[in-house]
Amino acid sequence: MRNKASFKDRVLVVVSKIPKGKTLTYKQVAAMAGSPNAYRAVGNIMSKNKDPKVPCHRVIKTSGETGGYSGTGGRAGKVKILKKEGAI
DNA sequence: CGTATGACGTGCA
DNA sequence: GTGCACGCCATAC
Repeated sequence: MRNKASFKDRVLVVVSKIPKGKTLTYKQVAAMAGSPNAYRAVGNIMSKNKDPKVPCHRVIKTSGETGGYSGTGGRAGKVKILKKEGAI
């Protein structure tokens, strides 16, 4: 189905498909979205992400760091969640 | 349409 | 091991 889903929507879908206890890197998500070099846009979209159904906290940097997070506790809260999920 | 912004990545000193 | 600078793409205004 050729939805008009833009890169933004596509990324949101990919991230929402991440299973619990699993983490993907911005580059991985961008690659799954169709643009392996758009990891920049991925982070940008996440920050603007208005879909609470998208576990953006499961998206981390390629370095293995948590990166950023616009949620409760910021990066600290993100790590806390990942630990709870078992991703760490 | 053009500009500015951003939760990144990589290389080099 | 740390810090700085550049480059990349897409979105929003």
